[in-house]
Amino acid sequence: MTSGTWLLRCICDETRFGMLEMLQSRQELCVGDFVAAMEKDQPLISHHLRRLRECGILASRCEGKKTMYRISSPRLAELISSIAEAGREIPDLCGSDDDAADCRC
Amino acid sequence: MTSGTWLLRCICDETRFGMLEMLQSRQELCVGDFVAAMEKDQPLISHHLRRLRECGILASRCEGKKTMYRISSPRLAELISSIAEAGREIPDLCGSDDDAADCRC
DNA sequence: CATTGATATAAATATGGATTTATATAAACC
DNA sequence: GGTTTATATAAATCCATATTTATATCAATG
Repeated sequence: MTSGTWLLRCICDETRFGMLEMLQSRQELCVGDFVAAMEKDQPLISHHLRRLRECGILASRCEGKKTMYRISSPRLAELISSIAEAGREIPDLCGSDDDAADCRC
Repeated sequence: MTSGTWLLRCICDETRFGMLEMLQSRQELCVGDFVAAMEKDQPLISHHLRRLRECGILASRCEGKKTMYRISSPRLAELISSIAEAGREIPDLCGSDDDAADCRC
């Protein structure tokens, strides 16, 4: 039903995208790792992880009392890094705040 | 400030992504073209176009009483099509509704 | 110059979803 | 078994923004 943007809608959140970027360098991370690195509340992190897992973007496995999360497929990891790269290459599009708003022609 | 997700946040909307896909086949389109194709109200389309233009994703030019919109850079066009492609290649991640929600380990 | 067609803007409303706060579960360890 | 550690769940709140409704602008055209 929701054609092809579910992936984007799930990825476009600042916090979630940050978590995905963390998972590019370190293959697998537990909840506490995200909490520590991002300085956000644990329930919030768990909530975002759930969302990413329910979308199939992340996979998880239990290791003792910890839950380890990883990006579910290499294909997705590629896409994410190419998006991140594009975001870096294409500079200050939204950033300027002043000049873009006026002249519409 | 808002690190690198402004692009995604702007693209992840269903309607806007649809408009961008339209602009992949037809280089340049006017407001009326979008209104007709998407069957949405004209003010809504104009609003989304403004948002895309303010983000620098679209560029516009006036031609008589019409305003023509186009994707501002080939780099962006590439990114968008690669996202769309990935969305098609990676199947039913969010779609299944039933199996993904349970087992968290 | 009044009318029409094409688009933009503004205000009002609606809604999804992020964040917070509080609490539950579940494994390990004593 | 009770305590601690790690994570999940639920309810409440908050906020951005999509959508709607109504109106303004502005160029072409008669």
